[in-house]
Amino acid sequence: MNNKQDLPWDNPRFRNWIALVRAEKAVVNALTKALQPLDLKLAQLDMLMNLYRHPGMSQHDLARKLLVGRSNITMLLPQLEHRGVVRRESDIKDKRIMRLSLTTEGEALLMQALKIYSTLIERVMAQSSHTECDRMGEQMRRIEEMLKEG
Amino acid sequence: MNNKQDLPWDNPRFRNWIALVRAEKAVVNALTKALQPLDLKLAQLDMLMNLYRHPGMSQHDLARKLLVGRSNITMLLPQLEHRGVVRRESDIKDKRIMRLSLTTEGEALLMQALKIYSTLIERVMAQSSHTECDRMGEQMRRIEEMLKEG
DNA sequence: ACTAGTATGTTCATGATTGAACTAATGGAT
DNA sequence: ATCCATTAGTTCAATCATGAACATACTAGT
Repeated sequence: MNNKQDLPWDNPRFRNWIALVRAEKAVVNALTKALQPLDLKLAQLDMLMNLYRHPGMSQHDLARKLLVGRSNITMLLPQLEHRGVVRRESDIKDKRIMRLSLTTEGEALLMQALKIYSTLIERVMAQSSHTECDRMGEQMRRIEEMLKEG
Repeated sequence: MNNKQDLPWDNPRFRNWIALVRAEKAVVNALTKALQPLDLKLAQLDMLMNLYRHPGMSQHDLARKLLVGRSNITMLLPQLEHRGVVRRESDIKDKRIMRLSLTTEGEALLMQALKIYSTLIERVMAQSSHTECDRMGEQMRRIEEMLKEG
């Protein structure tokens, strides 16, 4: 072993994965810059997006959705709450749970950010046909599903 | 606007991108855990991989390859140097430049890590056919190329 | 009820990453 | 040769993310 033949770079699947990682990072970098005018971090946008789609989420649910630790949510929420874009309310039945939702301001900010986000993604995904793009999406969903189980 | 029709989630391209981001994060999380026995961070592995393929790289080149800031390299290198896996030598012609390369120990460590990495990727990519996987890789390379220019 | 176990969220110390300001070295124009 | 712009790398402060330890609140079995 240690032979050139055994190197992962000679494995197309490995090379393709590396390409994915690099592309993702490039897009993230571009998006981070594009969001600066809104004074919004990507992590914050992720939170807003999830809260818009699932209002009333608990912090724990949000952490699982975002694939981050619970403490991360605790640390980042105060900024958004103080900025007035996220509301945090104690659940009546279960006093441990904090129910999260967007304020009207929060939705407005989200809409602005989404315009920037989707414009960039539109540009990025225009590199492939709709069919290719859909196939790729399916692959990705299978991957996430598979890792969730195993 | 602000109409349901206009929401990016209704755009397949956007949804597919989100799926990609989530899959990537899931794999990164799994890989991070899998590398713990080697006491190796993903960022460190990225550095080792690039130094193996391009020995004699400068810190600046490495930073550009990894799509991170220069200071990041400066902060992370001492660990690897102290661990004895990376060598840092001043360029003779240009005293500003530090030439980086792997030590024998570094290569050995890299090979161990690559085994873990490629095993995981093999498992992950087995979710799609070779053709699909190659198409996806091509898409990703086009995306990175496009963002490098624009 | 009571106890033991579990779930939610917070705190804290640690390490990662960034960008701006800085130093030192190089190269080119005059 | 000298000056100016550029480049490589470092330092530093600020921010982000994590996991372990903790406090509080719930739940189920007895």
